[in-house]
Amino acid sequence: MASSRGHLKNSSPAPKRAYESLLRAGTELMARDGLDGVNTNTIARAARVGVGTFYQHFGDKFALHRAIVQRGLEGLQQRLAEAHRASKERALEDQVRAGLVALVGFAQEQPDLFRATFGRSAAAARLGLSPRPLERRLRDQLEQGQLHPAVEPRIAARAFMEMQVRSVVHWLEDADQLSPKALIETLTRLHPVIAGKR
Amino acid sequence: MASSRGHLKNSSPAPKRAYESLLRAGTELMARDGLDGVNTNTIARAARVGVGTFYQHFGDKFALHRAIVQRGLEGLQQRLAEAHRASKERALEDQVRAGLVALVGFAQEQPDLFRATFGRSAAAARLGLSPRPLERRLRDQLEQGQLHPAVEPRIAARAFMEMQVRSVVHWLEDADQLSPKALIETLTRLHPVIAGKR
Amino acid sequence: MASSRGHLKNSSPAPKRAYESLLRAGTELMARDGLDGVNTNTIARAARVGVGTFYQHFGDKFALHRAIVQRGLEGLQQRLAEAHRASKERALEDQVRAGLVALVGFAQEQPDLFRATFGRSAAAARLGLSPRPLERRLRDQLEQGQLHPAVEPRIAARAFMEMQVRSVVHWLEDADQLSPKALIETLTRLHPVIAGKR
Amino acid sequence: MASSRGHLKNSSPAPKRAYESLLRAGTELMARDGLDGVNTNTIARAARVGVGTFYQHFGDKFALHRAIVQRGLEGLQQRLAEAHRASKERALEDQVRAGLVALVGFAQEQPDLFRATFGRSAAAARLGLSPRPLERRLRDQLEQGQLHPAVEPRIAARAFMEMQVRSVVHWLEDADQLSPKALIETLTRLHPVIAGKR
DNA sequence: AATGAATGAGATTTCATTCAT
DNA sequence: TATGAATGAAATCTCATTCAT
Repeated sequence: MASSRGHLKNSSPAPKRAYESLLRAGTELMARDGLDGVNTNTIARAARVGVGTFYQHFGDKFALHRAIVQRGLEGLQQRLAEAHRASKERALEDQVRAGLVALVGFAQEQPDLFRATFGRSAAAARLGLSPRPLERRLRDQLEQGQLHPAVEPRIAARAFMEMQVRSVVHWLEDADQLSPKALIETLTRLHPVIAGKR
Repeated sequence: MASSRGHLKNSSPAPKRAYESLLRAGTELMARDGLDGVNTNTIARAARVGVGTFYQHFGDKFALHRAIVQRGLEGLQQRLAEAHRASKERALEDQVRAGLVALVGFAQEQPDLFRATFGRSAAAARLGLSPRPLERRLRDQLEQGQLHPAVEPRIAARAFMEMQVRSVVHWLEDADQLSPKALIETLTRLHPVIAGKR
Repeated sequence: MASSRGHLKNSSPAPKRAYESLLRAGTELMARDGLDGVNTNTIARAARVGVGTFYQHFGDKFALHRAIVQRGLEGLQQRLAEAHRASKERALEDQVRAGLVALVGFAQEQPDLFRATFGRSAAAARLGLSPRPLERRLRDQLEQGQLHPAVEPRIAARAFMEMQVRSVVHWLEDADQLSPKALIETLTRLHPVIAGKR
Repeated sequence: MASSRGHLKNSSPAPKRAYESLLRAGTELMARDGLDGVNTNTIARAARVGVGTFYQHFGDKFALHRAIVQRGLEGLQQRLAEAHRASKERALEDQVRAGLVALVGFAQEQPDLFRATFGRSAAAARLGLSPRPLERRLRDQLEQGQLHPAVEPRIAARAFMEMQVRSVVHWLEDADQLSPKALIETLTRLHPVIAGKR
C-alpha cells in the first residue's frame, strides 16, 4: 500500500484517500458478503473512516456498489479489448482463448473486485458486459452455415456470458482451485463459437 | 382448496392452511423480488395471515426460502429422474434433450417456484442440484476418449449446471420470450457432453 | 407422590391430570429459569398438554406461579407447625433447630418446589412466610432483657427470614453441597434468637 | 458554525451525553420495576434518547444492567475498602460496624443505584461482591477457637452477604423507614463474626 | 472535508391469549 | 374438557441517514 509519506504534502490535486479507502473496503466486504450482506457503517469502519465520510462520497450503499462494478468493468473491458485487438487475425479458437486468458487473468489479479462485480448480485453484470457482440458473431456464423442451426444466438450468447463469469467466480471461491489453464481450456471448448460448430 | 371436512377421514394430520398460504405467497414474492427484497411482514400480509403465524411455521425468512427451494428441487428432481429413466437407452443427444425438456417443462408449469429457487439467490441451487452426476459422466466420456481432453469435468459440470438453470430463469423473465423449443435445442447443443465431443 | 393407581378408574371426582401435570412442569421450569424465564407455551409443552388446556386451569402464568407458591407454602407451613408443636417445651435452641430441620427437610424432599417458591422471584416469599411471629418473639425477648438492646425486632426478623430461605436455595443450587447438618447448625447459630442473646 | 476548536480542551474524549442519560434512566427504572419489568423502549424514552441510541451504547437490556451493577459495585467496594482501612486496627465489632456504616451510607446516597444493583435480580450481586473475604475471616476465627465450631464458614459468609444486602434493600423500600442507626446496629449484632462468637 | 453520536422507521421476533373444533 | 393453529400487540434489534461540530 504505497502511501506518499516522505513528501512535504500530497502532490496530486485531490488525493481522495477516503474515497479510495472506501472503495477498497467496500470491494473486500462485498466480495465476501454480497451487496445485501454489508452495511454502510461496517464499510466505513473497515475503511477507517467516519460514517459521515461515506455519505460525502457516495449517495448510498448502491452508489458505492455501482462505482465498484464500474471500476471492475472498466478494467476488464480494457483487457478484453486488448486481447481482441491482439488476436483478431488469428484462428477462431485462439481468439476465444485470448478472451478467456484476459478474463481469468483479471480475476486472478483482482479477485475481490471480480467477485464484488460478478458475485452474488449477478444483476451487476448486466450493467456493462453486454452479450450483444457475441450474439452478433454467432448470428454471422449461423448465416454462414458454420454454426449448428438449432443454436439460437440470443440465448446462446447470454447463456455463455453468464456461464463464463460465474465459472470464474466459482473457481475463485473454490478451496482446491484447479489451474487457470484448466479453467481457460475448458471454457474455450464450451464456448458456443467452438462448441456449436457443425 | 376444497375444505373436505365431513368426510370419513382427514387426509392429513393437520390442515395447515396457513403453511401452504405462506409457502405460496413466499414463492410469489421471492420470485419477483428475491430473498433480500422481501420481509416477513409483507409475506404474512400477502398470505393473509398474522405475522406470528409466519414464525409458528418458519424460524425466519431463510427457513421459508429453504422450504421453497426444497419443494422446488423435489419436484424438479422427480421429473429429471423420470426423464432419465425414460431415455437412458437412447442416443446421448436424446438423453440430454430429454433432461432439458423436463427442466424447461417444470419451469413453465411453475415459473414462480423456479425463479424463487434458482433466481437471484443462486446459492440456493447448491442445496440440491449437484453437479456430481454430470461430472461423473464427463469423466467417463473423457476416459473413453469421447471428450476433448482439455475439458476438465469438474469445471465443465458446474459451469453447465449454472448455465442451464440461469438460462431458464432469464428465459422466464424475458419479455419477448423465444419458444421453449429454441431454448431446449440451444442448450442441448451447448451441453458439454455434446459440445465437448471430439 | 402416592397416586391412586391400581383402581379401574380414577376414584376422585375430578382427577385433573392436566392440572397436576401443569403444576409439576411449571414447578420444574420455574425452579430452573425463574418466573420471567418461562412462557406458557413452554410449560404446556413440557406438561404434554395443549396450550389451551393451560388457560382452562390457570388464568395466566402468574396464577400458575401463585398456585405453586401456595402449594409450597402450605407444605412448608404444615411442617413448621408440626416442628413447633413438637419442640415448644424444649430449650430455645432446640426450637430454632427444629424449625430449621423442618425447613431443610422440606427443601431436600421437594427441591424444585422450594426453588420455584423462594428462588429468583423472592417476592413470592412475602405471600406467605410472614416475619411477624419471629418479630413478636424477638420483641418479647427484648422486653425480658434476653436480647441485645440494639437489635431492632422488625429488621432482624425480616433479615433472618430472607437469609434462611435464600441460604437454603443457594445450598440446593450449590454443586458441591455441604451436609444438611452443617447448614442447619450454621443457621441455628446465626438465628437472632440465639445470636442476639446478650 | 463557529468551529469551536482552539478552546482550552475537551474534558473527555467523547461527550456521551446519551450514555450517561441511559445509565441514569435505566438505574431509576430498574430500581423501581426490576430488570424484567422494563424494556428498552421505555428506558430510551425516559432517557430522552432514540431507541437506536440505546443499542449504540448497550448490546441489550442486560448489558445496561451489567453496566449499572458494575458502577454500583465499584462505588461500593471503594467505600468498603476505605472503611476497612480506617478501622482495621480497632476492635472486631467496630470493624463490622464500620463496614455496615459504609454500606448503608452508600445505599442512602444512591438508593436507586443500590436497588438496581441488589434488588429483585439478586443474581447480580454475585458479579462482584464476593463472600470469600468474609469466609476467610470466619475460617481464621474458627481455627483460633473464637467461633462456635458448628458454624460453617462458607454457608455463614454467603448467608450474611445476602442478608446484609437484602436487608438494606428492604429498608430502602420500607415506607416507614427506621433509622439507619437501627439498621446498622441490628446487622452488626447479627453478623456471624459477632453473633457466632463462642 | 471529515467525523461519529444520534436518530427513527421499519424489520425481526416473542408470547400471552383466543377460538373453532 | 382438551386442543393447537392462529393472532397481533409489544418487545427487540438493525441500519441508512442526518447533523452539529
